[in-house]
Amino acid sequence: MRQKLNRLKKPSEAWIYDQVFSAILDQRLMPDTKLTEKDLCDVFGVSRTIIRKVLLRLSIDRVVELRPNRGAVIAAPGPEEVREIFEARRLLEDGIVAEAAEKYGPEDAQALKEIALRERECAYSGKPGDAIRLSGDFHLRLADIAGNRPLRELLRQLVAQTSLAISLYAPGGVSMCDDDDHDRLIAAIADGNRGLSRQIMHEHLSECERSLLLQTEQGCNDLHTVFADVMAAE
Amino acid sequence: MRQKLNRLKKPSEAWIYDQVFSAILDQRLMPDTKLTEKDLCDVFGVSRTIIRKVLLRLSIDRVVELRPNRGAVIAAPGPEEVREIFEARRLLEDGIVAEAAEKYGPEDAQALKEIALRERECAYSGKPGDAIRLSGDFHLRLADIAGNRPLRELLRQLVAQTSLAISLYAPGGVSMCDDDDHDRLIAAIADGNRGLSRQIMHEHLSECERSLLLQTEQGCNDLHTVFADVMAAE
DNA sequence: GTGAATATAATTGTATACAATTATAAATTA
DNA sequence: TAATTTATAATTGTATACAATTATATTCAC
Repeated sequence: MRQKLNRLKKPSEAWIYDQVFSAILDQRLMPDTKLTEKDLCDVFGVSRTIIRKVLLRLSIDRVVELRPNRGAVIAAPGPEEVREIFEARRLLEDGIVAEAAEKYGPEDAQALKEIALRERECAYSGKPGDAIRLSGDFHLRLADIAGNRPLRELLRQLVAQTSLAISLYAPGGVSMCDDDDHDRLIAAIADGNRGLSRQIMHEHLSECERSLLLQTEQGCNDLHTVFADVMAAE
Repeated sequence: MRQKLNRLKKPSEAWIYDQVFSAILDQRLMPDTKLTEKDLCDVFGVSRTIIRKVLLRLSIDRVVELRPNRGAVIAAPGPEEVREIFEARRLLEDGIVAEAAEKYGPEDAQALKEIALRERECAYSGKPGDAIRLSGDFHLRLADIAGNRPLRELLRQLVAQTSLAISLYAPGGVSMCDDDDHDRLIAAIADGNRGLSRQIMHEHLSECERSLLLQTEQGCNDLHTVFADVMAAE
C-alpha cells in the first residue's frame, strides 16, 4: 500500500532484498522456488544488473542457493544444517550476551523492551513473518550493545539463516520464540549478571531449536533419503 | 610462471579474487590503495562485470572497502577493529577446537602436520604472504574437522580479515604465529583433550594479537586522532 | 598568486545486447 | 507408444553502451 508511490522512483537494491526476504519469512515464497531473473526484473522494474546483486547478497546469507548456469532458488536447509546453525548461534551468542550484560546502559533497556513488545504483538495478531524478523532484530540489538562489529555481522548472517529455518520448520507458522525468554533476558542483562544471561540465552536457543520439527524429514526431496529405512528393512 | 598459459583462457572470478588477496598479503597492495575497475579489467583481461563481482566478494570479506560512487580501496582496519576481530576469533575458535578434539580422526593429523610444516618453510624462506595464508588454512582445517559448516564459513571471513590485519600490523612482515603453538595444538587435539585444546587456542590467538603493533597509531589517517593528544595538552 | 567557478575528463552505476548454456518441445525411430 | 534425437525456446553469463556522479584541470576575478 505504501509502495504505490514508489512505482515511479526506482526501488533500491536494499529494498528489493528486504522484499524478497520478507516474502520468504511470510511463506509467500516456498523453498526450492525458482527465482527467475527476468521475472524479478519485471516485478520490481529494474534491470538484471540490480537483481543479480540482490541474488548474490541473498546467496551469501544462504537464504537462496545460486546454482551455476541454472539460476537461483529459495534455499532449503536440511534438519542437520539447521542444527548446525543453532549450535553456531549458541557459541556466538553465549559470548555476545555476556559482553552485553557488562556494557549495557539504561537507554538500551528501553530499545530492547520496545522490540520485545512489538514482537509479541505481531505474534498474537497473525503476523508470524514480522514476529520472526523482530525476534532477529532483538538478538542483533544485543550484539550492538556488546559492541563487537565483526561479530555482529557474523550474527546477522546466522539470524537470516535461522529466520528461514523457522519459517520452514516452525509448526503452523506460529511464532516460536517464547517471548518470556526475551523478557527474562532483559532482566538478567539489566542486572549485569553475566552468568545468568548466558544461561538464559543458551537455554533459549536450545528451546527454539527443540520447538522446530527437525525430526521429521520434511523438506527433504531426495528420494534415496526418503526411502532409506524402507529399503534397509528389505 | 604457471600462469603464462592462462593468457589465452579467461581467468575465473575465483582466481582473480585469489590474486588480489595474495597481492594484499604480500603487501604489493597497501591499504587505501584505490582499485580502479578499468585498471583491473586491463590487467586480467575481463570485463567490468567480473571485476565488480570480485570487488563485491572482497568487500563482504572486509578486505576492500566499497565506497558508493567513489570506487574500491584496500581496507585499513584500525587497531580497535583488529582487536574486535581477534576477540571474535577467540569466541568462535575456542568452541571449534573443542569440537575438533572430539571428532578428530588419525587422517586429520596428517593433513594438519602437513600444513604446519609448509607454513614453517614459508616463514623461514622469506614468503610471509604464503605463511599467513597457510596459517589461515590451518585454522580452517580445524573448523572442517569440527564439522559445523555454517561456523566454518563465518571463520573463513574472520580469517581473511585477520590475514589483512597481520600484513598491516606485523612487524617487518615476519610470520607472526609461533609455529610451536600449532604443533602443540595438534598434540592436544590428537589426545582428545578438549580443555587443553581450548586453552592453547585461546592463548595462541591472544599471543598473535599481542605480537601486532596495535599500540602505535600507524595506519590511522584521521588527523583528529593523530593530533588528539597534542590538542588536549593545549 | 590565490581562490572560486566552470568546463573537461575519468570513473562508477545501470541498462542492454550478445554469447553460452540449459530447459522444453517436436520429430524420428524402433 | 516409449525412448532417443534434434530443433527451438528460455535463461543465465559476459561484454559493452550509455547515464550519473565524482575527480581533475582550466578559466576568470580579485
